[in-house]
Amino acid sequence: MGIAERKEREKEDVRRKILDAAHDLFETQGYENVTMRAVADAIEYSPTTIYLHFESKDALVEALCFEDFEKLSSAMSAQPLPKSPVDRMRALGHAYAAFGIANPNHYRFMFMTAGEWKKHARDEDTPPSKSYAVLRDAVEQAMNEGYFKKNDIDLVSQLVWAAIHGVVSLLITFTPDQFPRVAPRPGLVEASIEATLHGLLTDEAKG
Amino acid sequence: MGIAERKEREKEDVRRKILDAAHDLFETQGYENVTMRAVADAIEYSPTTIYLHFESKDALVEALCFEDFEKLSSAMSAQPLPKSPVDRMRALGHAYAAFGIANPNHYRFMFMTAGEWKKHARDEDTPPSKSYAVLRDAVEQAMNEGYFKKNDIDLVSQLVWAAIHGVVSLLITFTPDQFPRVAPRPGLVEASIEATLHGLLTDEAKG
DNA sequence: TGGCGATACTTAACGTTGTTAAGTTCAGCA
DNA sequence: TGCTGAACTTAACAACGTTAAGTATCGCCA
Repeated sequence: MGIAERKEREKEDVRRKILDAAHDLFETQGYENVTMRAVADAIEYSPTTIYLHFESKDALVEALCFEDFEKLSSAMSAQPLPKSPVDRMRALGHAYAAFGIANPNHYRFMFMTAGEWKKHARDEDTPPSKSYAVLRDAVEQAMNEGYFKKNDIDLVSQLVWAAIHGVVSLLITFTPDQFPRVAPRPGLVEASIEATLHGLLTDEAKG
Repeated sequence: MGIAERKEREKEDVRRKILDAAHDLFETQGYENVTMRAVADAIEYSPTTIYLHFESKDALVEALCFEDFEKLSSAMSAQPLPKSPVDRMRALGHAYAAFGIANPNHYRFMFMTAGEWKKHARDEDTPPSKSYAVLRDAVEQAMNEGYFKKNDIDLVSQLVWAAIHGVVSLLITFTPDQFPRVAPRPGLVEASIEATLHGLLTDEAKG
């Protein structure tokens, strides 16, 4: 049955084309400026064709988003892992921030919009959950090895996440020429990571 | 010339009606679900009338947004100011978080969307700049009185802002049923404030 | 008092959006 | 050879922000 498989493959190709085109447009134009027609134009199909592969614009964006979460997970995992849990947290923070700053439009959609897709993201093996797990594991390790004060692991994970997310989201929302009164300070990412860690570290770990 | 003044007043009344209706719709429906036609319906005028008072939907939202920044400034200033700069920072953080959680849809627009209006927000006496100034002043005081380690005032202000903003924005973006893997932890706001402060405090201040 | 001009407001429309109903074309099986 | 079903398009829908063109009404000046 080579025919069915070829058809399957062709269908998958179109799907990929859609996703790739949407990804690029998304990145360059921003979410709310990308239209189904623009995506269709980019792949040289009619707009209707997209609906043969995705239920709706939201569904398309959800798929795109899940792929981004996978990239985020890789970005946070791929680096040579520092031995010290604290250095590992540091590296995680930097990787996360770099990802957000490099892909502001995707970041915006992943973390800064309501979106129906988040209801599907709860399950344990969805890409968003896996991304969270990377952070959580690092926190757990730091806590187990006595570097962080004992506390609810999820509370601390969310605390760390919130801190770095706050920096990234401000940076990509307020560009230097529009920040209220003063431009974002350089070194904000590093300073935030250090401040957060120092707030969480045990006294012994600070040394 | 009482007539001209009455007309002025009437015009202002309609403007207020538009703003109030938009504010309410905004709050209950969320930004992207509020249409000019819906606002027009709510005030029982035709959609076109809104354009006699506001150049565009963006301009209307900008006006709304500036009013919200004023409310935020009041919320952060109005409380009985604690003497200790550290307690003052704490109070500021709580007021800020409470505002965001109580008005998620406005918060979203104020701090989490791109929006043309931010370009007009740079000047020193715009409401957004004033809100930032409230925070900055508190940081400056804490630093002057030796509670915070000496550092760039704006860097520290933005650090603090980012930390609490991160918490608020995650809380209003990910509701309990859709948070990746685990629901937001209660006490996250408090924990974040404390962690941030402990990261910034001088050793003497912690003592 | 009656007509004039400006102001407030509406109706109807334009172009764009996401989405869908109704074809059309064509490859692969009988 | 003719048929089925999948892939794809054309044309349209309703809703959106916005605007051009028109109407009514109020206050002024003769």
